[in-house]
Formats: sequence, C-alpha cells, structure tokens
Amino acid sequence: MSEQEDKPQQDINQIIEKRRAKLAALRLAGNAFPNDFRRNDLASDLHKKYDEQSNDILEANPIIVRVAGRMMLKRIMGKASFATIQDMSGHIQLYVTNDITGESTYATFKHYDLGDILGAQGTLFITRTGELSVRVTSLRLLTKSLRPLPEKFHGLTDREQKYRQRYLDLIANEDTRKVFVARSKIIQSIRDFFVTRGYLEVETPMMHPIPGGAAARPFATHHNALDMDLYLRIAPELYLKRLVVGGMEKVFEINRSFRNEGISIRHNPEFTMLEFYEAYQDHTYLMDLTETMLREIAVKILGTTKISYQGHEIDLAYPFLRLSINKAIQKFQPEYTDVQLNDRTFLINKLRSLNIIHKPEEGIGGLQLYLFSETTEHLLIDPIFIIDYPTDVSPLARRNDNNPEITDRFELYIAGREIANGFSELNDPEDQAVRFLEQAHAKEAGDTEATHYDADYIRALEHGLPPTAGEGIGIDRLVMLLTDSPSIRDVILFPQLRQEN
RNA sequence: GGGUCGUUAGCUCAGCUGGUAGAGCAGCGGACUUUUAAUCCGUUGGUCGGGAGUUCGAUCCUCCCACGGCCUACCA
Repeated sequence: MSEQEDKPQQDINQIIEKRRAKLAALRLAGNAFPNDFRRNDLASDLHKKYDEQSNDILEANPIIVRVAGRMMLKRIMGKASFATIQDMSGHIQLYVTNDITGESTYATFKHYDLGDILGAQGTLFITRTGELSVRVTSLRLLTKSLRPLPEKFHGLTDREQKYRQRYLDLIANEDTRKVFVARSKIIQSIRDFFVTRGYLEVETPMMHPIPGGAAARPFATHHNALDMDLYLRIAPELYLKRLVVGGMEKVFEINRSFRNEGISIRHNPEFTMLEFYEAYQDHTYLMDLTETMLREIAVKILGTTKISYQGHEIDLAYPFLRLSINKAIQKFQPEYTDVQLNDRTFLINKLRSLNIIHKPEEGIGGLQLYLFSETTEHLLIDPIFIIDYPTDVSPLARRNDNNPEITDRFELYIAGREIANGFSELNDPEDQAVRFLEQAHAKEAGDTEATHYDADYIRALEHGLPPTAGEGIGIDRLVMLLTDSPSIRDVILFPQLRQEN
C-alpha cells in the first residue's frame, strides 16, 4: 500500500497533515506499526494493588511494570512530563523525564500526539499529589493516530457522531464504556441464570422461509443458489418450540431479531431478544421466574434491587402486581368503571374520541387493550404483570381453561414500557391451525403484520408439544432500564442510522 | 411516515436588529524536572451542512435538499 493511495479525496485538515508527516518519518525510520511489545499490566490492576502503598516502599522495592494504551492527556513541563494513557481497564499516569527515560526518547516523546498508542516500561511510584504513576525507563510509539481526539474535557457530545463513530465515543466517554460493560454483564448473568437452572442455550435460524412468532413486518431477502425468498426473523419462537417438541425441554436463545418498522427512542430495526421455554410449566411459573431473574440481575449489576430510571425510583424487591387489562385501567384511571369497560358501545365511543383506529369487529378484550395502551401503559412505572390477554391478539398462546376468550398470557411493564411477554404455549395443533388460518385471512384482508400459516410448525405440534411455558424479554430495553439510558441507541453499539451524505 | 428543533475550526461552544466570524481545548513555536482539564507567552486553522432566492450586502431572512435530536404512529 502506498501512502498516496490512502489519502482522502477531501481537504486534509492541517492537524491530520502534520500527523501524516510524522507517520511518514516513522516509516522511513523503520517499522511504523510494530507488534512486538507485550503488555504485562493493566491500569486498574495496578491501582487496585498499589494505590494504598506508601511511596517509600515502592521506591525501596522497585516494581517493574509494562503498560500500554492510548495517550489521552499530556503535560509537558520542560525536562519532565506527565502523560495519561488509557487501556481497557482504566487510566495510568506516566512520568517521562530527560534523565531517567533518556534524552532522545524524551525528545521523541514530546512530539507524540494525543491519541497515539504507547507502550511503556518503568517502575511504580506515587507522586507528590498522591497519584500512582509509572516512572518510565523505556517508551515506544506502537500505533500513530492520524486524527485528533475529541475535546479532552467535554468529550464527544454530538449524538450523531457518538452513534456513527462509536469508537470515538468509547475512547472519549467513560459513561459510554460503562453502559456497554454493563450490557455485557447483564447478558452474561442472564446466561448464568438459565444455565444454572438446567436450560440449554441454542441458536436457531435468523433466516426464515416463513416469518412467524410475532406480529411484525419482516425484512425480505433472497438466497440465490436456492432461488428462494427468505425473511430475517421477527422472533425465534416457533423454532424454539419445535426444539421442545424434539425433547429439549428447557431451552433459551439470546440473539437478534429484525423488524422492518419505524425507528425511535425505543426501536432499532435489529434488536436483541431473550426467549426461553420450559416444558411442564405454565405462565404463573414464568412470572415468578421473571421476578427472581430481574432481582438477581439487578443485584449483580447494580448491587441493589433499587433502580433509578429517568427520575423514577423503582424497587424490584417487592412482589410485582398482577392485574388484568381491565383491572389495570381501573386502578390507574379511576374515572373508568367496570361497567363502562365491559360496555362495547362505551369503549367504541371512547376510542373514537381518542382518535384510535380499531377493527370494526373487535371484541371487548381487544377494545380494552387499545384503551389500555393509550391511557394506562405509560403510567405503569413500578413493575406490574398485565394478565389475561384476549385470544384474538395472542395467536400462539394457550386459551384459559375457564374462559376461551382470554389466554394464559402476561406482559411485564416497568417504567411505562413493556419488558417481557410470556404465556402458556398453545399446544393443541388443531386450535393452532385454526388460529393460523385466522391470521392468514387477516393478512389477505391487508393486515401487514398478521402472521403466515406455518404448516411445518403445525406438523411439529401434531407430534406433541408438551405443556410448555415460554417468554420473551427485550434485552435492549432491559439494559436501558438498568443503565438509566433514555434511548435504545445508547445501549446498542452501532444503532441503525440513515446513510451518511 | 407526520410534527418540531437543530447543523458555525478536528472537538466543546459564542456570534446582538442583515455589514463576509470569535473563545476554550487540540495543533504549531517558546518558558518550565511531581503535573493532573497543568500554567504562562506567541501563533496556524473556517466553502458558517449543501443549493437556490430576497438584498447594495446573508452565518443571520425565505424556499428546497441532506443529516441529526426530540415528540408522534407501527412495534419489543
């Protein structure tokens, strides 16, 4: 690769130009991108071990360390300088001097730029102001940075740039790093939670010939060799239940699903979902399990069951309320009476006054659900399970034994948002076939989110799905909740944005 | 998709009623051997998101476009 080739077409900023000249000089002097420096020490480990150590002891028994990282701050003071480097664990200060580090190394160091990746060896000491530092004996530039860092005090605040150039956001903003470390820990603790309980983690296809398992518009793609249309999955549900048919009685999957719908503060086209299924259990078991899991994760991540989300103080420690849609509306909107909420005409008029469009043949339960979504959902700050969802809007859920109009289903709301959706699975293949047909008719009638008839799934159910409970949890939203992030984009490393330019 | 607010130096931001742009950080030069957003002195850097219009004159007013934030709709 020649240097001419990788020059950008646009005007080169003079800072970049200057740095390119430095890189050119490095190339002439030898290997500009060496990979023979081995780090022995992480910043945070050194702080943990030696922050409390007295300087006398450190000076008496010199501890030789090798650290590496990106230079974030540089303070040149004549013949001695301080530099702060940042590695994956944190920061450590280097003390670079004319006499100890050597005149030529020191002179070279003075021309290093903020953002350069350095490797240093030296001994630990504690400065007059009490900061553990490395008295550098040897110092090398491992990677030249050609572009200037964001401003050192304010960091990077431009939201577009944070999302597009996440690497810069991660370099400059510790808060961002913390969020994504927390995300990783949350997912790990979910994994631990299920594996500990005897669940098997599986991966099912993300490319589906028939999209199913949710009401949503899919992304479409095409396989050339098979000459076959495929859809990015909108949910893993139907495959996971096939696995339960196959004898994997406790399974879970944590991975991406895709929905071709609007983008907002709560929606990214690809999002991470946990789904888990357990045979010989029902939805009430799932609610108990969910409470236990959320408490456990919160304690692991935050050290407490108390979470603070966008000004709301929420404690997961108490048993979560469980209310039907109807009861929840009455509790949070006392102006509505039980009689009104069961009066079809009242509901239709109310929805019309709220400008809510619904299917003309919608049943009482469906109308209540519309009213609930509009008036009550956002008020559900403390954790609450909403139960007894209408069968019409739950094509994969088991009918309630006493009332076939509702299903054994719940959704969990926290901070006004749906966090989880679970139910006792519909394992009657003939009922499922009828429900699929209803969906197929709705699709023909123009409902773009209605699901397809999945004949293989019916065939699987005909082999016998044991009575099973299954649940899905939106991981991104859970991470938002636990990291106090206002937007889903703050918890997804590279959220979907419009094309640049 | 609809509404609304925004886009000024590499970054963080000022910029009055329309008179062609400033600061801090970063950079460059200088002083400084325990600083930590180091400090002090000097200094480079701009197609004011793009295009069109109004005007003697536009960063500023109008329109169109691009991108982004927020609200809203569908959804998890």
